[in-house]
Amino acid sequence: MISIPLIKWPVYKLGQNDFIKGKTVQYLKIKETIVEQIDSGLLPARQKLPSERKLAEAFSTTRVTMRAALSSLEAEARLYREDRRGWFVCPEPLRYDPSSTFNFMSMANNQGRAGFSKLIEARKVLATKQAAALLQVPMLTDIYHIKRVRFLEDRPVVYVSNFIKAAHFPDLLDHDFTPSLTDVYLKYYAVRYQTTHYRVSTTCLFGEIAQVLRATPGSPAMLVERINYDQNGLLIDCDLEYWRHDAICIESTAQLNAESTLG
Amino acid sequence: MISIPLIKWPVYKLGQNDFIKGKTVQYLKIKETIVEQIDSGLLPARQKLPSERKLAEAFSTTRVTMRAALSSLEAEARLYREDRRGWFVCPEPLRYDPSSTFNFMSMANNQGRAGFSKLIEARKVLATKQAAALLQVPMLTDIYHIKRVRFLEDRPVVYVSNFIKAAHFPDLLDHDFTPSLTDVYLKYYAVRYQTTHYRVSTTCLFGEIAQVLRATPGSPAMLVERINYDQNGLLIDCDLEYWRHDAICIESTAQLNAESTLG
DNA sequence: GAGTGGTCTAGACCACCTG
DNA sequence: AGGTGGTCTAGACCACTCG
Repeated sequence: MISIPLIKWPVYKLGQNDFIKGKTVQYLKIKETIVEQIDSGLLPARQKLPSERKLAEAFSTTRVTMRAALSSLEAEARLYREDRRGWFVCPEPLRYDPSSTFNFMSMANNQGRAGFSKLIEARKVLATKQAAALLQVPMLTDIYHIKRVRFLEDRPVVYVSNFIKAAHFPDLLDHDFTPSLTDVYLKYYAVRYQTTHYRVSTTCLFGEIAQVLRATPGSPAMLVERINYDQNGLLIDCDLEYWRHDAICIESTAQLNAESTLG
Repeated sequence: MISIPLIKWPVYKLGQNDFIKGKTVQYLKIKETIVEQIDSGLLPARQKLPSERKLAEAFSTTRVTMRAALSSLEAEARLYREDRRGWFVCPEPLRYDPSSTFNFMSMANNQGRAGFSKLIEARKVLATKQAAALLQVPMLTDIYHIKRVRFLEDRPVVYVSNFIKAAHFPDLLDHDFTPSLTDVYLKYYAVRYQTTHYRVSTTCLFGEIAQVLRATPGSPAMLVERINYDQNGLLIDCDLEYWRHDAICIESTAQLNAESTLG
């Protein structure tokens, strides 16, 4: 595990009293200063910043303006928040290729990161309308619903919700699927992912998801939805992944379909 | 062109004075109400909302809290802003498949949308460090730099910056590449995209990009970076696309690479 | 020129986290 | 128990947009 180094946050010195004359926007000035500190290495990844009140004082401003600067840096994926715990410096994002079989732990390892998963809940349930639509089954069909959180260096970065056709995987819940569903599919059911249909969009976090990710409700997030097919072209499961938006970037290579040019 | 319907914004009626007792969070209550109005169809896509002051009064709150609610709806891609012009209801996002040849106009048309492009600037320049790295050429190599904005129904949704190896395309700038670069590549140079390497991440908009997109500086955005290769496997160009985050979702199908499972 | 959005001030209360 | 972040109030000025 990598622990957070306890480096002293330097005192702020704005060259002048940056009163808003003309177009100087205060919170942008503040952002610049913080970014400089990060880029210069004074503020290492995962470093906690001082309290908002102290920061506001150091920058000779109010908490509201200070928070505007911090929130903007959050949107830019330079800082992240832990709900009611404070502000931290973002580490590098994980590169996530949707066209490779999803195995969080090895993906993290390959990039020199420490990753692990935690089970929130796994149950056999009857398909709700939404789940039924995703899996293309009638409502009230037996399905598994698995919820997990995945961590990078002790930080929860993604909430994963899986819906799985129960008929394809009898007694699935008896196995240890927490680190990797695909490994269990392959080992016990001789099923492997072959094709995936995915969608990436931006959203924000609320409720249970925000809680589990220790995110302030309303934090920006990236939603990755996937529908997966096995080697026989059968739809086997789907998953909804809510990523802290600073923790991920999607990266892939595609062969282009010539037909789609016309129109 | 689709024009914005001038529907009267309904008067707000919160069931009770929603004073903050216990855990009732005011701005969430406001969000709910607005979302209901959108989902019920009372507020059609592209509808302009009343001024922040009027909204704040209607909800019996201050502008600061009102803006918290509006900003959160912006993060959720339910509302968007035009800088200093006000708040509007988001239309459906465009579905964008990076594995199909990028041709904005036809993509829009296929989805029943009206799209067009506008040239900002096109010049032959010497590669900067960043551009040289992207194109894998020495610094100061001749390249084209093209900047465009693309619109959906009169709304600017994406700022596209292209870097192109000049050696591959003599006199490229003499052609009309504004609607589609790929069409010009194919028609005049017999070059077609074959492979693309792409990355998707979230960021926010500032400076020229925000201006061109009529976005408030700091608005959330999706950044799509692509490096494109022709039918001979040669790197020919790259592009940086800054999307208003509510205007797009990435959607694609991928065949999975089995090797990437191990680890 | 009126009104709007963008920005900012100077306070406040509360629930929650941490020591 | 003290301090923190999350939320909120009630004002303010400015540059810009729009009619």
